[in-house]
Amino acid sequence: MNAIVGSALTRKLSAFIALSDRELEALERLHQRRRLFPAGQALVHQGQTERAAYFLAEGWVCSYKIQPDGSRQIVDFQIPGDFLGMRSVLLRTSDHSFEPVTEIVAAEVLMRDIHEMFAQTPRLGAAILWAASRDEAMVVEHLVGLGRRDTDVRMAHFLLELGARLVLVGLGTKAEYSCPLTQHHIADALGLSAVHVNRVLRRLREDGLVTLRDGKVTIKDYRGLVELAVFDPGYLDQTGPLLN
Amino acid sequence: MNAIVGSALTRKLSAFIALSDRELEALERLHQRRRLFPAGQALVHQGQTERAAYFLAEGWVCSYKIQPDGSRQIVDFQIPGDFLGMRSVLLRTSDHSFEPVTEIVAAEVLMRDIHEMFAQTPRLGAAILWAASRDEAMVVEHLVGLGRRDTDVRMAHFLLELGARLVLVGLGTKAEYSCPLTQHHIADALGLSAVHVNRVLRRLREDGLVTLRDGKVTIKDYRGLVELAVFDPGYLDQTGPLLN
DNA sequence: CGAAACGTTGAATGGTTTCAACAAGAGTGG
DNA sequence: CCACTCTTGTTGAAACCATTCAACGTTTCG
Repeated sequence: MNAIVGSALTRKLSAFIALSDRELEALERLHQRRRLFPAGQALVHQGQTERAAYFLAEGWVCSYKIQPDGSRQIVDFQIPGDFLGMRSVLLRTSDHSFEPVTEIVAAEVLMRDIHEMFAQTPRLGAAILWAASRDEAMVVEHLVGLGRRDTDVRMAHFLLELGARLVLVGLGTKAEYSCPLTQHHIADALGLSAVHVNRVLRRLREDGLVTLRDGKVTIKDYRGLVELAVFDPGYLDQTGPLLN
Repeated sequence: MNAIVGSALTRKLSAFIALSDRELEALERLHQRRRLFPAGQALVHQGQTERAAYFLAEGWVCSYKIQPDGSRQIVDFQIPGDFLGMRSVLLRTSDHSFEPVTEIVAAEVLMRDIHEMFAQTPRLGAAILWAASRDEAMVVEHLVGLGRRDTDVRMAHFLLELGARLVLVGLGTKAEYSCPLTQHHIADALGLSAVHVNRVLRRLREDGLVTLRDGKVTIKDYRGLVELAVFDPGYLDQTGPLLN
């Protein structure tokens, strides 16, 4: 059971270093204190001072900021194997909120656990640092998309990146993956209106590139979609120098 | 001379912890190996594998990504006291490029220097971690602006944030600061065309809020601008919990 | 002096939002 | 079980905002 819950993170890190038994054990230890959270109820509220960080074991989460006018900007989605609120451990207050998109299973992580891990299994610590660094690179990529990619390219890039991340943790293939996001979620992530997301998806569908229906993304023409998005997955599967 | 060059970073960190003589010395040591770079010539090229990080001592820099279609998205500006390319030390390749906006003075930082600092002056290491964390929060704020703020608000927010950062290192006041950015730089940062930046600036000027002329930003109505931007500087001057 | 970079303004074009209406499915309570 | 509501997805039309294209003024610099 533990092995199943930890598997997303294990699989992700295994793509970069071969994990020893000792490191696998340490990973499992990180997945103690698991909790179940219902969909839709915010995990950490913007401005909250309590320090909590989690590893996401199952389900999808989005991290977002609410604007004074009520509109929402989703900064990133978290899928199994990802961290939640790493920064709120460092800074006193969390600067954004987390909301489970689906029901989730998350394991609380304390400052102490992190210290322990770095002391006892430094290679594992380095691998996790690498993953955190990759997350930051994704935020930058997202920013670039919002500023300088037109909507079709933006959407194509988004769906491809999500797919690549899911493949990395064994939750999808190049051809399809299940995706619990509503068009409204996607709109809030891509900086569009929900109506326009619908139209963009229709265009991509009519061009035979990709469909999103009934919670499932089906990539009909991978090459074509990559070409449209000018998608370079380099920033997702780079080997970290710390691991040499 | 050393004291002058190091002063921006010193001033920034002093806002959060009282620096001991020993820590001040360590800071100066970090500013050895200073180099002068001319304006306009890229420091680190996208995709470059060489690892180099710098502390910016004088001048302005922008970090950006070039799109395949040639358009540019500026991710952030660096001002004296900021880091350059922290992530390219962690990841093997740099995922974006740096270009000096003005002539700059930057001090090369090696992995070894970082390790030494954490070992010998851990409080200083923590303070620098805090600053890095703040930079990340700014990137997120920037992302939110691109996705969900209309152009006037975006511009107002941008000018206020820049001002607040400059005040922190002693390079400006609430009323004015000098700013070497062209309207083209601002356009590439805010995801707009240079023409539209010009129009937005005209509107803000005509509303008596702020002017940008001859490399100088003059805030005529601070309260009004803050109100328009709904600017909350909280994410800029938070005390880090690591420092207690 | 000519070229190049920066700033400024107008007019036309086009992409996105907003408003509105409707369809389909899930969940709820009478 | 069936209205009822709520969420999600879908489409059309009008309004709006930002871009593009174009032209011109200014300053700087070789």
